[in-house]
Amino acid sequence: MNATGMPDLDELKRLLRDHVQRNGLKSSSRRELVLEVFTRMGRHVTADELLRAARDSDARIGAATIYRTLRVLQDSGLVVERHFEGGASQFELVDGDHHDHLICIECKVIVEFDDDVVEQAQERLAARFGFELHSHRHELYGLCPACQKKRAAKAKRRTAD
Amino acid sequence: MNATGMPDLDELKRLLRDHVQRNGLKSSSRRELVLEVFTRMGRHVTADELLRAARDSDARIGAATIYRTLRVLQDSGLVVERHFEGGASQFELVDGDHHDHLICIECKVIVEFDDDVVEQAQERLAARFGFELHSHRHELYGLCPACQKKRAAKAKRRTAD
DNA sequence: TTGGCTGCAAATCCTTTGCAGAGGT
DNA sequence: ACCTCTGCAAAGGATTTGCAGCCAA
Repeated sequence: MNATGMPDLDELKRLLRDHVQRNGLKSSSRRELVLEVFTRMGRHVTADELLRAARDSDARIGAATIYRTLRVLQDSGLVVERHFEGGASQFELVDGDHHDHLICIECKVIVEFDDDVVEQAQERLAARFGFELHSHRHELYGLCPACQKKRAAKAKRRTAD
Repeated sequence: MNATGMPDLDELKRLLRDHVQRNGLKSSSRRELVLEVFTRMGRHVTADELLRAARDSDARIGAATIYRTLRVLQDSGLVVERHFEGGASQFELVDGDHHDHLICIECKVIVEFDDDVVEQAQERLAARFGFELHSHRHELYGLCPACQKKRAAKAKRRTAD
């Protein structure tokens, strides 16, 4: 992750090439394009958003390529897929440390966070049930500060009537 | 929730009738059938599982009715929908206290758990970002004890060759 | 040259909707 | 009677797959 807060593109391309080579796959400019577009967009994107953005650079790229590329990127560990409530999957670049999500149910803004207490509790819980933990999802849904204010203002207006 | 560990059917039917009446809807035997089937099956079921089971009692019931009924049940607060990773939504009867999930990535068995430490951490995190918390998802994915053994046995067999 | 990659279109899977008739109040 | 509920079939959205040609190694 560089100073821009986004993972470094060249680094990502290198990791992708490594994975591709190690698994008897082949390099391709489309796959690197998807990676480029990914770094330009916000951290959470849907397959369709990637497709539209990728078409700005390569009008002939198809949805199938996006999905197939996303699978390769997931296999290589560069990307994770997330199903938030409702709608399509979101894909997210991985940058070493993972994070959980706090999502506004009104404006859909996503805040990432990380918490050691929860982390440890997860290990403890898995151990209690004899599970070998592989991954987890932890998402909190609520109203962000801005949307709370908006609601409060709206309620006030109603009262004033 | 009664001694069987399943919510009480009569109680559920009563709650459903209340909701239906309060909202100008109408009672129907199909909706109560879905509720019955729900209590007979494990806690987590897909729409398709409900459909097949319901057809044992009423061969003519259709998928649309299941989905429409599930929406009514959700509106009434009796059921919640969950999108675990991959595949179809699962629906779950609500019985007052909520719980989180530990899911085996191999055999898909689901263990429910409840943890105060995590619960408190969630409140704390939401507060830190000024969010007003409404709900959350917390799912741990891993290998259950049985599937760990199966994998170990398989690995051993390979080694023996 | 080989075998992976791609676009395109068709196919799937899950879920929702339109419509005409059945059923509850 | 009125308005909701239902089955059926068709529509929908997201994702996957089959296939024939393209491209990298």
